[in-house]
Amino acid sequence: MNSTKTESITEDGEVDRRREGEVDRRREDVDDCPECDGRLVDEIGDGELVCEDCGLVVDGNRIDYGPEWRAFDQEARERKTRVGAPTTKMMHDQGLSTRIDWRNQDAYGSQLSARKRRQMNRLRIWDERFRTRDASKRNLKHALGEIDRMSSALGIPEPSRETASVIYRRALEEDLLAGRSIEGMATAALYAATRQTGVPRSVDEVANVSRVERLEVTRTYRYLVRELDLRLEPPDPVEYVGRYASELEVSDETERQARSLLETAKRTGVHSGKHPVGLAASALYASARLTNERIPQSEVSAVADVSEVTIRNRYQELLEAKRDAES
DNA sequence: CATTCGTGAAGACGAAT
DNA sequence: ATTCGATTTCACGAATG
Repeated sequence: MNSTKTESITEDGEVDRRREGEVDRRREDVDDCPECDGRLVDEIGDGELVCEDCGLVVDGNRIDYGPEWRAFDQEARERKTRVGAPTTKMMHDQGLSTRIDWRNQDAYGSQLSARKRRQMNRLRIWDERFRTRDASKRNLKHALGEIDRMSSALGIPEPSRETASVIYRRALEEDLLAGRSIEGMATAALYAATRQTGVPRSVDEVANVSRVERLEVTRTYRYLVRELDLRLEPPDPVEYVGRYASELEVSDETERQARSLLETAKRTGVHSGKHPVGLAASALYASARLTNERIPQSEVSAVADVSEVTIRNRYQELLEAKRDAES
């Protein structure tokens, strides 16, 4: 256990330095019972601590609520030490189901026998397990429903939806949901999936059909990428061309020309750092102009949802890159 | 008249401290 | 948490056709 802690500390400085503090604090908690100063033991090895003297149950997941509970879980996963049903308490406030009280007293307030106390402890464990399982199920159902709804609204193909749900499930498994909205995570997962499957939608498009703000989508998305180690290339502008081309009803020749424009731009590197959607839109505009198929900037701008100014700036660059390539 | 072009100020964003 | 640099957007007026 301890050796792996040091390993992950050296790996990722900032995150794990804070975690070090967490672990230390936890150890203090372990030492003695807050009520009677008796010794706390982990009776059944699931992290739930019980005082030997008074029977007080100390929430074994307490450290999971700290800012770095994630690191804890990740490490646990790497070590494969986590077995059995998940005992995390996502949505711990949710639902009206019966909860088993933590006090070892009966309804009249008298103390329970040692035997009863053990029984109650076991019940608490199962109570917790069922509750979290139900919560996860509801959570997942809700999220998948959202993913489907948004996908339909955006005409996102089936494979991308599948990918989105896979990403969401992973997020759920790794407890990335705590403190975040289901809708936000579902939206972020969908956005990531469209990129991963090569049929990207812009953040704005996705946010438009989502129930959460754009800011939350991007924030959650970044978080998702970091925690799940998603390797996502910046979207290729070419991947937007087809969709916008058909929306603008340009000729095949214009669309082809637009793609070629983007290819030469990529070769010279003028594309990097620029908004891919803007590039795609500008390529279409420039291309239409080359084939004498005049489309107003205003129209391209409306379809792709980028400003006319950006189209102006980009399309000049694209033509320039083409000229350079030809000489 | 519609469309295009250029510009400075302002906002948004990611990266780095 | 703030700061910084690059990019995009907004608002406007001028030029072009």
